[in-house]
Amino acid sequence: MRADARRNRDRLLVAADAVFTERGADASLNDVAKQAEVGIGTLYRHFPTREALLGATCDERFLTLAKQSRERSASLSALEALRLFLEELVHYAGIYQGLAASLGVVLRSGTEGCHATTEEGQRLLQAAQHAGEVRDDIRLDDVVCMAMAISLSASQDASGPKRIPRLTGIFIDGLRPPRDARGTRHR
Amino acid sequence: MRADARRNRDRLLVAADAVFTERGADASLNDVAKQAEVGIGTLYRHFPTREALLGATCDERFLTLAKQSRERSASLSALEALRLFLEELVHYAGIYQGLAASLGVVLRSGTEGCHATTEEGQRLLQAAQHAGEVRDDIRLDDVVCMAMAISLSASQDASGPKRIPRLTGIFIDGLRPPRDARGTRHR
DNA sequence: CTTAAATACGGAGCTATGCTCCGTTTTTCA
DNA sequence: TGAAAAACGGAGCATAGCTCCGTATTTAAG
Repeated sequence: MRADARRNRDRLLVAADAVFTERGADASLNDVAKQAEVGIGTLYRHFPTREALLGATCDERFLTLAKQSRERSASLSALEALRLFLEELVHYAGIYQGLAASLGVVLRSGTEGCHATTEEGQRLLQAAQHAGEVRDDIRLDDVVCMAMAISLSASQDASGPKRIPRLTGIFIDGLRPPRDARGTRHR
Repeated sequence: MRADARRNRDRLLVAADAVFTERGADASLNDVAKQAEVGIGTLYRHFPTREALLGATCDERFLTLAKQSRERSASLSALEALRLFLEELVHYAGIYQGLAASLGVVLRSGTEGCHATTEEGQRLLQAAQHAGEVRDDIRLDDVVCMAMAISLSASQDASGPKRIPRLTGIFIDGLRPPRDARGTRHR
């Protein structure tokens, strides 16, 4: 990769993060290019779609998420580790206003961090299921869907952020095996 | 209301439903006006925002949802009634591609049907809480966000639609009071 | 049947954004 | 050092949102 290309890519990521933080994930990409002091053509050459740019700006963060989760999970119950993972996922889904709605797509954008986070989630889920703490029919998509719901809910009003831990707990609780020997509802 | 105004309003609603059905909730409003054979100014005079138009086109449907829910809930447990309500809400969030993302705003658009659906949701939630089948700290907003998340998640991959009933069940299950009240497993 | 006020209509036009395309510039390396 | 390869920049076209105001239609009073 040519030196100027690398430099511009980095500038774009910094600018994109700033602009998305200030104006949300739907902000104008022209503004991003302007803030990076780069032509709009350069932006599109590096990041063909908005999701690609979003995925790239979140890449480091998702790498961190995965790494920290891996480190702490050794000393926690499988369910508690999954709960913390979900809570962090909700947190990252709220980094940019409007990011939550496309969390699923972004996580599939293929960057290293997104991949690491997906892997880690898969690992935690399977561990919890193996320990009998989560029902066998739950899939990672379901957990991601929960993160979306919680993040959306939290972004609706001012008191939202405070409710995140509580909502997270509630949903995780819903993943546990049926309390009656014979399942109560959904099979 | 002047006769021509009423006529144009009706034409707009018919056209909007057709266009949104074909091209999703983000379709061009110019197209809607064109299909209704009405000036774009007329569209905006009747419906100042996209959400207002969406709310109006969904009005009848939401009226139906509320009515049917009211009718059947008498013969169901409070939790089961709430579960069916959520499942229907997810269904209606999917009638136009992309509607789910603004479901919360649309429900607050003030039309009769949106109001009726909101009321019905509130009623079901309170009933379930009064019966001790749902935690007291859950709000209708949380349920609406679940619908949004489930619908969004379902529309993001091919296997989505099949997962709707299961996801609905999982989320509703999470709303039940903690089992800690009667002997828990851990934590 | 006027006729004037009230109401509604229409669409030109301005702004904003997405995205492409290609002439110019910078970098690389033999 | 010089030419090929790579990257840059931003003009420019397409599309959409939304406003504004001159014109047309409806209503109802006389």
